[in-house]
Amino acid sequence: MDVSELLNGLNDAQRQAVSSPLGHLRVIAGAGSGKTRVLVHRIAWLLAVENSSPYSILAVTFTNKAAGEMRSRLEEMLGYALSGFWVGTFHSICHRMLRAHHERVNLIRDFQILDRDDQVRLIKRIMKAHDLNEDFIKARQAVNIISGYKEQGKRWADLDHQTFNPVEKQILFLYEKYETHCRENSLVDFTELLLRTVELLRDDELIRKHYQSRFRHILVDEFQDTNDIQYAFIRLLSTAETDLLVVGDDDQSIYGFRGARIEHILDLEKSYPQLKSIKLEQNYRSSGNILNAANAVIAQNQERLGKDLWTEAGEGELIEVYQSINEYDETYYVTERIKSHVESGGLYNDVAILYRSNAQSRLFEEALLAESMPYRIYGGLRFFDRAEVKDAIAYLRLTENHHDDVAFDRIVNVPTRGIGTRTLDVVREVATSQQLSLWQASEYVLANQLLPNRASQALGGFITLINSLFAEKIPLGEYMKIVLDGSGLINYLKSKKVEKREDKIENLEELVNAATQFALRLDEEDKPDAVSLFLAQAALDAGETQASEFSDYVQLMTLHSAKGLEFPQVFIVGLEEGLFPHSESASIAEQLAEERRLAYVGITRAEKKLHLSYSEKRRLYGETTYPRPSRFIEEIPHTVLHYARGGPDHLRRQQISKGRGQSLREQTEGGVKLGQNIIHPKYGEGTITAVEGEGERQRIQVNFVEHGSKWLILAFAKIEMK
DNA sequence: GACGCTCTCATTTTT
DNA sequence: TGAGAGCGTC
Repeated sequence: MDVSELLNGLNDAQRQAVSSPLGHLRVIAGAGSGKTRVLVHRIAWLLAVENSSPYSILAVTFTNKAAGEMRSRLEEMLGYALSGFWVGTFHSICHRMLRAHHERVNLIRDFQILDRDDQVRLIKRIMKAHDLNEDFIKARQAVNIISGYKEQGKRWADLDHQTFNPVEKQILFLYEKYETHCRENSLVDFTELLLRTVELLRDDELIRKHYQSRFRHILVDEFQDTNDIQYAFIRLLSTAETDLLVVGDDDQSIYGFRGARIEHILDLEKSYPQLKSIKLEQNYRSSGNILNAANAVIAQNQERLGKDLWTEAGEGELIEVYQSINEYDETYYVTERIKSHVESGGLYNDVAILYRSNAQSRLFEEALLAESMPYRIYGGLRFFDRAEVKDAIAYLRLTENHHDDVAFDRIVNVPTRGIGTRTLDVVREVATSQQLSLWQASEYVLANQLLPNRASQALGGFITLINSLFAEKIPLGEYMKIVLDGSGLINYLKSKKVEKREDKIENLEELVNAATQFALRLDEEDKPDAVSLFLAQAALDAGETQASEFSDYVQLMTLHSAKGLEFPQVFIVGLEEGLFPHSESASIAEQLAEERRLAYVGITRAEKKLHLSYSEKRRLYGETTYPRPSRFIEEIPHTVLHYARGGPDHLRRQQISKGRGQSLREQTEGGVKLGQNIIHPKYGEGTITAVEGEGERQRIQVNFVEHGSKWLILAFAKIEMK
């Protein structure tokens, strides 16, 4: 490959990063500054210029998507597929290491991975077995706290046990039971993958040295999101001789709540005194006004490495701000703007609606639906998280390992086969008292005839079923199909009036498909492990929520999930104190700083046009609130803003809302009637053809003489003057 | 085992 | 307000 090709088309800073001498390098990559490009070019540089072997390179990301993208962009650039090169998420890399050294860490080779849901179920079971209720602590909270300890590298034995606080006591108790259960059954949760690997590298000098000498080059993406245990992992793998490149943006650190520590990137030189640092500040995504807004907002934060984004593109359009009357009016504003965007030839696909919390999506969904605009909400359940898929996977798990209690618990009575709580209580009782797996306990219960006849039959039937599903040496796809047919899951769905049952059946068929595809992609040496590798992948990569990029729809998502994406038109909605910044975060300086970084992330998603909106009035948890506009709007220089409605001037705000609402309100006073004629300020004359909803949710369909049929939101008309 | 009632609770989430 | 969990009833 031609070396000049590696540097052509890069700016100075990017070029410096790509061609930097081997050593410890931190690249602070602002939003839209070509971060992935630098990573990919750097790896190509290592291969072509430094003559490094792919085998000596480790690239770590946070998501499977990012890992996949890195590999495919690299291979596209090189023109061939790389083997021996490790690129993956922290979790998948640790999984790989643990599998390779499973005996050393006391795991069976095909150890199972517990996801969040499995963990909660397990904790619930432990609580039940010990007659604990959720008064002190909810199972879900307990899981969070235990995971938090693990993220800090703290085992049960490392904790302070001198506590009289009943909540803490209970957590300690649960942690111990949970840890024991996982250890005895070779179960590993997400954090455990990291923790166990870190302990392995820490305690086993031989293995540590092996990886240290193998991975001469380590690259880490999104470094600002590393938590303590991930940081420890990188620290253990990299020595003074390692060529370490970390890429990240301290201003985009938005995952503090799940253990990410921004200090890892801020204070990296404390661990690596030779550290060099390069900033990428030229932005290739957004127009000048948008960058000005982003720079101004983030400048309010202390504790930054400090950078300012700039662009060679012009100022672009002003940022449009809309102060809505209420939350329905806000959706009206957004859909109207989208409508005109599309009418002037734009795509729905250009548009993203970003909000702070998921609950906000509902109203936008309703509005888009009413307007027949195509949309897609991100962040719903992923493929492998869907209940029916997890059920099917649980069959596979239990078939592979009869002592997988989590799987057993999940499907013993799915589809229903007459194994009720009473039967299970007996089984669990035996399992607890005799220290048996649920499977063994079932066998014991059956052998000793501890159950009434009918229950015995049902339980026996289940055991026989699972035994009969065990099949060796048939292709994974077919195996999956046998499991689905044999388990009766598909028939069960077909026979019932389950909601969205067509989708569910389709998902199960897709699962067979996924299994088949997975097996086809496996290397020859991995084929014997197809089932367990498939199970691992199902746990570690929950599958895309994203549909094909060829369809055209408005995209709705939280600000968090928008990170890394870009859109020509962005709406950030609900910019109100209490919502964004969220009330839970507003009073703690650190958390407020993180909210501000989130605003920065949101603003920098926009390429051409950014819309910001907030509402004068909003119903929240069943109560009417009159929030103040978000401080983040005030932090943006007024010169880049254009108020479509409202504004910093309160008087003006009132006048506009009065003027705008009155005509419709006057016309609809005393109730709305079908057939009634009205005059709309924008659409002119029309006749009401349908009325829907009540109060502020009331909507009318009007057939306009010149513009045809439209839905209007009547809340618009009901302005209460304060 | 399905249904309906009451109660509780309310960010952000990848692996 | 409204979603989801838990509980009691048929």
